[in-house]
Amino acid sequence: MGSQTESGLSRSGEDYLKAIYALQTSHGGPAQTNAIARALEVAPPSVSGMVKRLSDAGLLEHIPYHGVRLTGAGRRAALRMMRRHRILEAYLTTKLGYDWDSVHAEAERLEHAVSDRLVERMAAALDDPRYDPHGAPIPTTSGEIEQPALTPLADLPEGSTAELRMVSDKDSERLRYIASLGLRPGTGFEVTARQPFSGPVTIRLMQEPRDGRSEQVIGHELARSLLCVEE
Amino acid sequence: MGSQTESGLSRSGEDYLKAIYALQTSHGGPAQTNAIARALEVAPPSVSGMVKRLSDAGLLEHIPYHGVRLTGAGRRAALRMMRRHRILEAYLTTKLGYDWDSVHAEAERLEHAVSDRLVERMAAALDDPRYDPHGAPIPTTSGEIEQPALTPLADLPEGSTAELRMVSDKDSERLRYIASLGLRPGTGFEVTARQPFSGPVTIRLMQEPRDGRSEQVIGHELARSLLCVEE
DNA sequence: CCAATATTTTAGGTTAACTTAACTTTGGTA
DNA sequence: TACCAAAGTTAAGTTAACCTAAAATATTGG
Repeated sequence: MGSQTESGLSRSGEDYLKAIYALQTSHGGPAQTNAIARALEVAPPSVSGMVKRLSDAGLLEHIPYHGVRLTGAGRRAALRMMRRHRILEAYLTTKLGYDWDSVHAEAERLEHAVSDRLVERMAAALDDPRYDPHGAPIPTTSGEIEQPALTPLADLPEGSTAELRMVSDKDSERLRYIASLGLRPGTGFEVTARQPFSGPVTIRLMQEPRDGRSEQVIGHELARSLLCVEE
Repeated sequence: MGSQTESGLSRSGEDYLKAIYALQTSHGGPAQTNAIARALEVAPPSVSGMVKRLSDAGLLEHIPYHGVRLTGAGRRAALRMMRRHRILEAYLTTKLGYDWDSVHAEAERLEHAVSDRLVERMAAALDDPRYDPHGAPIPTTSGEIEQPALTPLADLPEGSTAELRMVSDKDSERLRYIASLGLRPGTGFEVTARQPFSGPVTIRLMQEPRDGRSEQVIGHELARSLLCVEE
């Protein structure tokens, strides 16, 4: 067989499982074919084909025309991929000088190639990290994952004090921009203003950044990907 | 295109180039279809197919029924793969506790997935190593490779003193066995006896190993893969 | 509640990489 | 020198993963 991946799945199959997990988690229900296609940038019929293969392998439950749901085995496989990806990101940034904006692409390719053994050695070298460089929780080897209750910056009330915990965006340029504002997981701030009608949010950083601009105006879309805890 | 590898080649294509390089280097002439098939454990017609694709890409020169020779671009691509593989092996053993007997398989998969950038960061983290854990020279980024003039232990005269420099075997069990004899790149020894008719060689290690057995008898086949410099 | 629209699947086609079976070429020797 | 075995190629078929176009099903608004 031409699997080549340790999991017995194809690289592509592993990507589908991750995408389906993410879709299922964000919207509660089953993942729709079109949504999967959009997430993976393939045509909808390609999804039908892969869904067929993954269902046959017992990783998905497929109700035709109504979407797809991970089985226990499917969810475990998806979480295993997320663990690999996030351990890799953590390792590459901590030990090999990668920035948080460039590490995603590298991990995306490596996650299909590393052995479980290597992943665990990297994890051990980092003392079993719990979060990746973007603040995303790393699933354990047994498939548990923390579900932190986070609020998007866009939803925080004016006057509140909060800490940025996680950035749910993979785009390099946006990540570089966020970092340039002095924001990264762990940064504390106060919401000093909120414009209505999906307008921008203004925050003041608790610790003045090097360049001195402690007040920042952040567009609505970006503010939706900055996940925080109120304090 | 479905290349997925940084080089623009398929994983499989990269493997063919490495194999062809190795065959061309060991026997002087062009690499034969059957030999490539044997090295990669595929059927001969698969080789014909890939040779067609790689020739079309300008990496090989193919004279039908007479074998295959790497072009300049092909040789460069092959050396690039060897650099990746060997840097990976060096990194995994030095930084992540891999043994020389288990590192080959891991590197074999990763070499197709890592970016050039990551390879160079690993190289830098190791201070640009010149040899991999088996003593094989690591090609430079510009595609130069040292050609050390080494003699197989099997060919050393009785009474000579030599140093093991490189082990040209990838098999885990054999590597573990070699290590258990107290042999690794850098080990000095004296050839105390040689049996005729492809018989075993007896050596005495310069530095007595922990378990005290400084005399070792080594079969002919194994002795052919232990590459040494006489002193 | 039915028609328009959106979603999904089926049908049919492509490419890469593999396979086995059958044919062709090469080169050494009787 | 003609022949035969080994080496190599072509032919035809498989599987995975993609595609476009067309058909089927679901949803929703008038």
